Formats: sequence, C-alpha cells, structure tokens
Amino acid sequence: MKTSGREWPAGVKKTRQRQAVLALLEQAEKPISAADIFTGTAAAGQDISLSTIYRILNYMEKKGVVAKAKLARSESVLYELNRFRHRHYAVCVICHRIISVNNCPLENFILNIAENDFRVTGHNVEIYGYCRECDGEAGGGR
Amino acid sequence: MKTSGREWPAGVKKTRQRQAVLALLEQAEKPISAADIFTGTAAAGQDISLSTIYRILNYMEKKGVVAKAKLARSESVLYELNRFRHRHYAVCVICHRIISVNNCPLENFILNIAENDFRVTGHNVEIYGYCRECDGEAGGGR
DNA sequence: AGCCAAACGCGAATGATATGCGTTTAACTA
DNA sequence: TAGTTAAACGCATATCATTCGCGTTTGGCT
Repeated sequence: MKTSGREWPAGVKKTRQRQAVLALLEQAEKPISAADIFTGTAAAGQDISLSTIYRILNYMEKKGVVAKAKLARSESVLYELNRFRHRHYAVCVICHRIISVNNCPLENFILNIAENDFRVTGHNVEIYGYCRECDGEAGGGR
Repeated sequence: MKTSGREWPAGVKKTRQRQAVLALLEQAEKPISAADIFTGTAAAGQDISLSTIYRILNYMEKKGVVAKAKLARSESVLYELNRFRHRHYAVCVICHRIISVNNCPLENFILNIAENDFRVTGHNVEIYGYCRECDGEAGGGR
C-alpha cells in the first residue's frame, strides 16, 4: 500500500527502474520472480527491460536490500525485500500458493549445531503440503 | 558402502544406465547434480548421455526413489536417494561444503502450522554459514 | 547547464534442463 | 532360446531462465 515510507538505500543511484522494482517488491507480501516483476512494473506503466530487472535484483541482493529464495517447486528464482533475516514458507504442492510462516522453529536448534562444526549465519525453511483451498481436491488420500 | 542391499523399485525396467545412476546415488552421502552423475558414472566406466541422466532422475523422482534438492547457493538442482522423508543441510557459504543435519527441529513446529491453513506433507531446511575449515578465513567479522 | 560514471535497452550468449526421433534393449512369450 | 514390442536410450536440437557486450541514456554532482 504505502510505497513511500522506506528510505532509499545509501550509495544507490535512484533510477526510475529501481524505484519501480522496489515499489513492487514492497507491495508484494510473497516472494516473486523476475518475470512477475517485469509484468508487474509494466502493468504499473513502467516498461523495464528484463535484463535490467535481473541486474537490479542482483545489485540489490549484494546491497542486502533484496533476498533470493530458491524453492524446490518453483522453476525460477524468487525475490523479496530482505525484511527479515531468514525466511520460512509453506508451499502448496497443488496450486503453488506460498503461505508465510512467521515464527521460527529453528532458533534453539541453530544454537545446537553452532556448537559443533559450523558457524551459522542464516537459514531457510521450506514446508510443503496442501493449502486450505486445495486440500480435499487431492482426495485426502496421500 | 554396500551397493547391493537395495531392492530394485517395482515396475521399473532395469537398465544398465539406471543401475549406474542409482548405484552412484547410493554411494553419495550428499546430494549431487546431474553433471556429477554424468562424470561419476563415466568414471565408473559407464557412459550415459546427459539427457538420459535427466530422464532417469525425473522418472525416479516421480517413482519416489529420488528426491530433488534446490539449494539457494547452488546453481543446479541436486539429487539424492529418497532415504529420508525430509532433508536438512548446513551449507558453507565459502566452500559450499554440505554438512548433513540429522535430527529434525521441525517436528513439533509442523504440528503447529498443520492445525491452521495447511496440511503438511514434507519440508526442507537449509542452514548456511561457515564450516570449521572455512571459519576464520572470513575474519570472523560480521 | 555540462560532465561522466553508472544504468539502461537491446540483442545475442550461456548454461541447465527438456524433447523429437530414429535406434537399441529389457522383459515377456512361444 | 529366438522373436516381439513397448519402453529406454543417444544424439542433436530446442527451450527457458538468466547473463553479458556494447552503444545510448541519465542521475548526481559541479
């Protein structure tokens, strides 16, 4: 809804294209693909070449503004604003709807493995199954 | 270790190529890519075309024999035997070494979200950070 | 207003994965 | 054990997401 409340990242040139991409990501409450951004910005009256979109996304990822999500059941890579330091999704295996999972079950667990051979800096949890709409269509019979 | 103890999946034609691919996946204790399988089987004296490898992997995935893993930091899709119903990895952000995580922190959590809008059938957890070898190289900073 | 590195757009390249089609082979049968 | 046939294979080619080269445009600064 509000596209203005956010400060522009420091040291980042403010172009029409970058503003449109970030504005779209701000509205999106789910991770979206580069192609989604292409059509979404076009629908908002901003024609941006696909290569520019990819460049913006990669650049913003390096700047820490955007986060990449590579879900097992999605063809292409998805992007979202890096609002949270880690991400959890529930992905419907039928309609591929993505449902956000807010609290993090891993906090304690992370401490656990950190004591061993690994210093943990981030994590990514993907859960799949049937969303309310699709459940039942599958016959419930697994 | 043992490459023989496993039964051949029912209703699956037993070809030289399929045997080689599954044998390689059995030895691998980490998920591997189609290209890894290509070179691995070649090294074992089995020349298999890359398209056949992809066909075998897709087919075996449909049969439930093989599981796909799409890690955020790996270019290509990885495959492993579907020994476990869910998977957890710790991936080093420097050397990309993959460390297996055995116990599952999500069991209770899953019950939680299942009560809401989602019937859970599987999940996938990826943890990243620095493995023992690479930690320190990064300066410990950040 | 003018400069210039950084961004952009286009089109072409890349790399992983998939597919069409003619050839080979596993599994079944006589 | 040889014959039959649908399924699997190999090769070449296609596809699709993503990246890159290069000439043109533009935001931020003076």
